[in-house]
Amino acid sequence: MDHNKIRVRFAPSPTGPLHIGGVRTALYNYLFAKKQGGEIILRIEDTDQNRFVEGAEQYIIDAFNWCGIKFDEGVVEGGPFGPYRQSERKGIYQKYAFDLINSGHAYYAFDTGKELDEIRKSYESEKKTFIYNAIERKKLRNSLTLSQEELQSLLNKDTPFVIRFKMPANSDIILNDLIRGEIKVNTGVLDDKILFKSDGMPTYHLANIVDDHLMEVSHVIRGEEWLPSLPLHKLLYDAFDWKAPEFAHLPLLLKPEGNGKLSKRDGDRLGFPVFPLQWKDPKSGEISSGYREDGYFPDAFINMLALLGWNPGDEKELFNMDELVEAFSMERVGKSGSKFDPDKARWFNHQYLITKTDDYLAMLFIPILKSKKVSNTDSTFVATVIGMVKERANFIEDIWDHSSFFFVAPESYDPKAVKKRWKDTSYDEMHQLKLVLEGINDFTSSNIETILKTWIEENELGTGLVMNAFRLLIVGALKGPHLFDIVAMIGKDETLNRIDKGLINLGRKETINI
RNA sequence: GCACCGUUCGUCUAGCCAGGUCAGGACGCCAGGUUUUCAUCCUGGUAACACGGGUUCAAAUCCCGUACGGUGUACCA
Repeated sequence: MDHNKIRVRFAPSPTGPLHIGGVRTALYNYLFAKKQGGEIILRIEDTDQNRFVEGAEQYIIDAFNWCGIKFDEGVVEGGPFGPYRQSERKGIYQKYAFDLINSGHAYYAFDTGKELDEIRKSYESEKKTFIYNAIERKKLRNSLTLSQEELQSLLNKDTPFVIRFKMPANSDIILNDLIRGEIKVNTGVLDDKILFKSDGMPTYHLANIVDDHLMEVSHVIRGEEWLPSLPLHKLLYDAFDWKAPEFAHLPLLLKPEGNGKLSKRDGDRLGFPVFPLQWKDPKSGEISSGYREDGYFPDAFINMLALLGWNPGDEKELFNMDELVEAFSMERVGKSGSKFDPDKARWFNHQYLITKTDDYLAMLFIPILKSKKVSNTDSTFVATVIGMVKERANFIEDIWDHSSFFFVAPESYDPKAVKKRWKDTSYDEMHQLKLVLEGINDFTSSNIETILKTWIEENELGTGLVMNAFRLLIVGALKGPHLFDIVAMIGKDETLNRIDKGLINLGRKETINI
């Protein structure tokens, strides 16, 4: 094995859907590894049986498939360091916990959760904080205070126990973080963390260190919420006499209100999705929206996420995955948490939408047309329409609002537009315009334009008046692309029909107003 | 409470490490232009170094303090 190889991991616990902060952490891991020709592992940290959520692991896998983050090893791909699910590695951890006891770095503790709760409460009532540390451990029931015989007897009777780390009483330790630099902490403020639970499972701290070591992880890139645990983790590597990996603690994604980190529980209440994919809670049945279902392109989503906390140092903002890999560096990851900006997310999606081919967009749009019961879903026709309107859309769904009149005649006429543009003379002018249109055989945009403009000039009609009234009949509102392009697309018969229909609906202005 | 981390336009950020720039860009917003319409697009504008002290000829940049925010402080991860 090449010990200089870059190996990173993303290690979520399957307690629900992954939120965008988690996706970003995985993304930075991926970019960091790929930039340096390294590998990325997906490891599932399911040591807490109580918090297991049905479907969460599959959700995580689906989410990464959708957004294009590919793992080299993990629960799906397998690999030489498996299994990659901690519940399946259960047998591994116990040995290491006992090694720590034997080397004097850990000890048995027999205090029950209930006992500890009571101690905490009584301390609290005296306005003191209880921490299970070098001082307090001397007063409690553990292998440090018990005699050899008492200890043996408790163990023989299968008394439940946990294994705690024996935190040094008072020593300064220097830690290094790739993003934050040097951090100094005194162990006196730290507690004797539980490494191994009474249910026979390791806690995060133990499992994490053991697995990262066994899987030859070179860089641990994780959220800032882990920074306070870094001293413990460093001490654990030292206790095992293992070489510790490099650490990088990423700034958190914050709630837009500016208090607290983004969490799974934020669901839909923020006004934008916090999950990559839609999620249905298996217990409550509650549905939370996802970026995929909201119409975001995966590459836009990734681009947007990458720029939230990292920047290339120049003014380039649009990156595909390959470009991100090429440009990424940990030095350019920021230190402070960032709030998500839904407007900017929409802008990113717009940028990606306009670069997609018309044919590709048509493929995505046709199902929407079918759901609207549109009869003409010919892909060439749809693609042409999309080419005319995509500049104005942020999402595929938006295209309908910008193009419905290519597919169906207006059901109603925008009242404001009617009031403003349907003048006294409009009825007669449109009636005459229809007669002119009827005479055109070469019904192409440019030909219609030439003929109508000539007709307008010869009859000394106002271009604006005629065109706006005409647009009203065809589109139903004062919006949309070049009008001659629209009528050429919908064809002569449909155009004439819409004029007839409009003349009936709108009538002469006098008859409306009086 | 204690520990650690952080703080540049409303938001994402450049600049800080190696002090000297009208503190730059993007989103948003506003105005003008283009368009027979709407949108796009183009041009312009708006708006920030948390505060106080120190070092220095010179501080967003280095040092100290304060405030504010965040994370952690579970037999959760």
